[in-house]
Amino acid sequence: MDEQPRLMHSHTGVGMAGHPGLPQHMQEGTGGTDGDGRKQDIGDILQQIMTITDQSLDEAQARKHALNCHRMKPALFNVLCEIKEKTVLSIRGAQEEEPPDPQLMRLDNMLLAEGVSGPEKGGGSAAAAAAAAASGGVGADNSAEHSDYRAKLSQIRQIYHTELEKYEQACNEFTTHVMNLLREQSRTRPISPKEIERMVNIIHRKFSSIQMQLKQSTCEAVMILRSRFLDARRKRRNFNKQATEILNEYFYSHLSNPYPSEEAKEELAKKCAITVAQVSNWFGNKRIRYKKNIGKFQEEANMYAARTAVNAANASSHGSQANSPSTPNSAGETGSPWLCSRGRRVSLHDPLNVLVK
DNA sequence: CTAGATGATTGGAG
DNA sequence: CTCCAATCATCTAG
Repeated sequence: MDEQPRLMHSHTGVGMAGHPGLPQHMQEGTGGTDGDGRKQDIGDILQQIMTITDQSLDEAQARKHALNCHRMKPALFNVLCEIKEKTVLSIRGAQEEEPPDPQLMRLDNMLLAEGVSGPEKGGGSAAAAAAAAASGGVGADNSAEHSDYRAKLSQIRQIYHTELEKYEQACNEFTTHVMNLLREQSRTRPISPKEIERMVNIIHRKFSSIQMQLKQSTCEAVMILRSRFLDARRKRRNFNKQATEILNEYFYSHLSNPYPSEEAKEELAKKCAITVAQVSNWFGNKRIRYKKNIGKFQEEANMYAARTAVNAANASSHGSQANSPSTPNSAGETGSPWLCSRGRRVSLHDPLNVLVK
């Protein structure tokens, strides 16, 4: 690969530092030549250097070679070294290290916490588990979403790592390229290791700013995924039919006091494959909605009452239909102390009374 | 698309 | 803490 003259030119402007390692010997011209001839030579060389960027690559290459072999080259090189020596002080201290970017650290921490940049497998599932726990103790019933979350997260992680690797590789390639370039240039101009180091730093800074963008967008993606997963309301699923039946069965067979104990709730939760909290929610909703509109639930009440009656009848072997609750209200005939609103007791015997509210 | 159903959340009362 | 009541946000049958 050949260096581009243009690039070399700009580097000459950017980086300047002392150059102890380069040959300092000076041939002091060619001995006895007159001053005019030397001036002429120097003028030629400078002219060639100034115009080298305007030439084609091949031309420039040839010209460069010619310059390298020029008898005045060592002298010119020495002059450059001197100039550099003088200017280096003013440049030093202009840069030097900057503190680690707090935002970058924040992003890194977050990616680590989310299991994106951490260890391969454990991190992801840990984060998913944490998310699941935060969403309010999830049962086995949404394990599908669980794995969905995990799959998406690992997808993000994979993209992240691929991109990161790509950037790193590009960065290394570019750094090598620039190093070669500088090494090549060091034949014609003084370049110190410090200068090279600074160049490398600049490159790394540029690339790490690109990496930061990658990290930022990865964080965003994770946040979106997470919030979707965590917001249970957003992904509300109706309970399956069987679960609803079990809950309704309990509700209507305990219509006079539809407040399952903690143990009962746990039992129901287990049977329905939902959480205790969901059972509580369900009963809370059911009670209030039943109370609000008993008429609407009458049919349902009768159905479940009949079913439990049949079950009871089957269990007791005698098919006595005497107490089959085929008429409305029969389920709540004992009166319902829970159906009292604002301290006022309401009798269930006349459901319409309740509807006044 | 819409109305009603339904699970979850919130704020207040006890 | 539990429960109620209102409300939100989504699901679903039509």
